[in-house]
Amino acid sequence: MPIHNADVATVFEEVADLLDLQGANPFRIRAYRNAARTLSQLSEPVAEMIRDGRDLSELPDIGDDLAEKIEVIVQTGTLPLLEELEKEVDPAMTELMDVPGLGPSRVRTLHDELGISSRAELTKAAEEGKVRTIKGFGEKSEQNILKGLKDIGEEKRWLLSRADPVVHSLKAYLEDHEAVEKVDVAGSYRRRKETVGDLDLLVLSDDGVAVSNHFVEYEDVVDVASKGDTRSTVRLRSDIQVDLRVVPPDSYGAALLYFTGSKAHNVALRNRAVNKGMKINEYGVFRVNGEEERIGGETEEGIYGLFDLPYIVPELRENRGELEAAQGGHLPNLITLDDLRGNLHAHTTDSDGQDSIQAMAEAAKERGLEYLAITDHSPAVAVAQGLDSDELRRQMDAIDELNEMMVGVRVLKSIEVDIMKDGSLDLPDDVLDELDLCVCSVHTSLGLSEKEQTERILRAMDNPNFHILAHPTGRRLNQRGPIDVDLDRIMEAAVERGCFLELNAQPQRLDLNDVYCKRAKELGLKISIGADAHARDELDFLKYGIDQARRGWLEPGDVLNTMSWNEIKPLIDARR
DNA sequence: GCCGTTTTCGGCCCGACTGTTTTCAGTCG
Repeated sequence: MPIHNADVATVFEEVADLLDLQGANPFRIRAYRNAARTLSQLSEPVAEMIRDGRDLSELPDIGDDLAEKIEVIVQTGTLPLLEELEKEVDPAMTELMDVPGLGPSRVRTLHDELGISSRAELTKAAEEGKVRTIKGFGEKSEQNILKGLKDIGEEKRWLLSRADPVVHSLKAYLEDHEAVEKVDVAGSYRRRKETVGDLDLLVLSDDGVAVSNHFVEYEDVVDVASKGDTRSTVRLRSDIQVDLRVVPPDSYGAALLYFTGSKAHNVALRNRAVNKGMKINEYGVFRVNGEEERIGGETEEGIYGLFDLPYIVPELRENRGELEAAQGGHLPNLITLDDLRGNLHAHTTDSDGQDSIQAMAEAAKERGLEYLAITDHSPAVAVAQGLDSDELRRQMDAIDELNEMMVGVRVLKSIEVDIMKDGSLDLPDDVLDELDLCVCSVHTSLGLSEKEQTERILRAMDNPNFHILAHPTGRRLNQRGPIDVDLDRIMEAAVERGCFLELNAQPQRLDLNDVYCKRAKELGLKISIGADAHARDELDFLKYGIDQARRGWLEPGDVLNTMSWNEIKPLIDARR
């Protein structure tokens, strides 16, 4: 079984958790966590790097020791150190560290004093009032633990699309206050991550007390977790946590940078500061020789400038090479929504969409798109009333008629054809041949082994009517994980055969993810950003696709549908 | 355990807030 980067990262995270519980050297623990992060964000598979004889210790935060441990994990699937640690520390205890308010120290105390090593045991002890008897814990801690235990079961990250309306109304409410000069939403929201865990609001104001008071009085606030002059935290009725920071003008840029993150980006930037005899925190940038001298902090641009770096957009701030790229002057010229010239994934009332072909085409035209592929389902998706050959041919005729009538947008004849379990396509080749292009996807047999799933898709790709692989991993955020598939093999095969992969822009899919988008770019594989719209307004999902594409370093030239149809058509025909 | 254009040893980001203290440890981001 191939070992993926994520598998190695998981082993290192488990090691770090167990070392944490042992009270080991915190820097050693951090080293394992840093390495896990490097691995989970690395776009190239380490197994492949090992096979190619590459030196893993050249990766950031990987030294000789961890490079060797990675090789062991790739070869054996496990690590002797982890097995040792699991004998010394009850691994069940790690689940206690996820309880808000509990870190390794307090978990250890709970274990040593009350013999607690699971959430169930902790719940029981807290309910019986035993936790408050331990030194360092009190009644309040006990209540918070019970609350944390309750919340943890319901913890979900929010889709970006669900956070958007919440952000807009809260922002408007804050901006309405006279002491507020400016409001920015920082954090993963600003980095346009596919999901956000909480919202980080930054307010420019000289009156922190007034702003904080106004903030906690917002009508949707149901719980005030903390409240101070510069920082407050609340929970909204919709169960999202909002952190507010009030910042004066001269440190606004520093605060925006700091609270936008990512943490990894900030740490990397800070290390650069230290090496240059400077210090950077949320208040500004300081020169530290003898006494501190403030040298910047008003704007993000100014701060990057102090490190001789150009401005780095929030979407890239993940410490995945953006600082090095900025330094070398080769930051990507990221794609924007305006670069898209068409959309190659849309449904109509002919299958499970809500609008007619014409309505969808007009909506595409209104959004400035030059072409729109109609990709209704094939028969295998019975619940969606997928089209059989005859129905598809009738739809093709309707599209021909529409194209004669409509000006300014071209409707393409297409299909979202199912990839069957055996790797065949769900419609015969003679009808697929008549289409402008085919979008292919997996909707069934999601539970196949990685080998079976990969070979199934590769077999489908052998068909010359296979052009775009839609939502390649099938994941649904907060609902189900990706199918087991060797995407690296799929992507390499797609490059060889002249196929493309989709970045499905539905907010709950956003599939491919950012890391694989970057991998595709490195392989020279073009991505189609597809709205997968089931209604007119869902063409606006494209903006979420663009967000994800930018996080994946994609430039206009990396994306198929920044090309005109006349440029794309020969690429499709070359397969046939 | 990683890292280095002042270092191969001795650093490792750091400040706000809470709860339990009575000057601070732990957690969080």
